[in-house]
Amino acid sequence: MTDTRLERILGLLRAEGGRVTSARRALVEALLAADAHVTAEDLAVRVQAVHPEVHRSTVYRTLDALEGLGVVVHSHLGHGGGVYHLADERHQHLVCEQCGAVVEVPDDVFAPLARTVRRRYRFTIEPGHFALVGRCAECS
Amino acid sequence: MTDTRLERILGLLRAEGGRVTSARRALVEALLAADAHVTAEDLAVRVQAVHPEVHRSTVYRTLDALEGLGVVVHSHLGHGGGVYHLADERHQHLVCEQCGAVVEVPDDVFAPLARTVRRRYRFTIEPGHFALVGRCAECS
DNA sequence: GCCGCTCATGCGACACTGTCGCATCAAGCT
DNA sequence: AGCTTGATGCGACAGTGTCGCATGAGCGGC
Repeated sequence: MTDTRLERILGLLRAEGGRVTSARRALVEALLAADAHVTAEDLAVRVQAVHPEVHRSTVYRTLDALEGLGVVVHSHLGHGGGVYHLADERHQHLVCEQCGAVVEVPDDVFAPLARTVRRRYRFTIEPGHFALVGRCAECS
Repeated sequence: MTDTRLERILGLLRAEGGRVTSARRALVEALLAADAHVTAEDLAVRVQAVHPEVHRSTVYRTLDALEGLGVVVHSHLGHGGGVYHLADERHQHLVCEQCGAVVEVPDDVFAPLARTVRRRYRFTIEPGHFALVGRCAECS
């Protein structure tokens, strides 16, 4: 199950003229194993648990490559540090500025806003990159 | 005009037990003179043009103080670097991921979204901190 | 199964943004 | 004018991400 996802992603890399190395395989495995919202440094640690020789910069470069393929997406939940997740789990983020809780919200909640903005400003929102800040149920 | 705004802000600082120094005065002047969306480093340069001895860290600390007073607000338009603007020019930002153009949008465009999110997720959006990414009219 | 081309890697150095501790200074109250 | 206390300048540091370079390894072709 996860294996086929793994192979599909690695196949995508190969199909684009990229190469599948042990570092990349380990990184994708870490991505699949992790729940959403892992930082690059986080992933580096997980990968290094298995392959200690893998360098930070390799993680960043591989994540870039995967993002170029549309396999992963990164977003910013707060100050400093982006977080990565697989692109097929696309969603928006609400972050509580008080307790830091992250609420995931399906894209379609933003559809009306997207329509309004497109109509009024001829601007096409590509949501998901930045979180919306606010207060969660407990903190407000 | 701008002078009264300057004095009002400096007065606020004093009223909260803060002190009005030449560095602070210069920083607020720079803020008032600048059009919106200046970075901290940007402000540092502008201030140092008049008072070269003012240190980077003073700029950050003063901006923090002003933000605590509700005088300024900072937001993130993209990767790296926040931008500051006066709080009375509150608005949302749409940033074109292609050309970097920034479109300012009044808060009330977000009101329906805020209602939906509050109703469905009991989450109160405090918008403005992060920009919405997308494509502007020219680039789409 | 080997070769060679080219991409990926490890490494260190660097850039950028922001924070902190500390000794010193000066704003503003009295 | 003096004193208290907040602000400053300075340098060091942390976190995040990028880059150049020499080396190593994947994979397509034979």
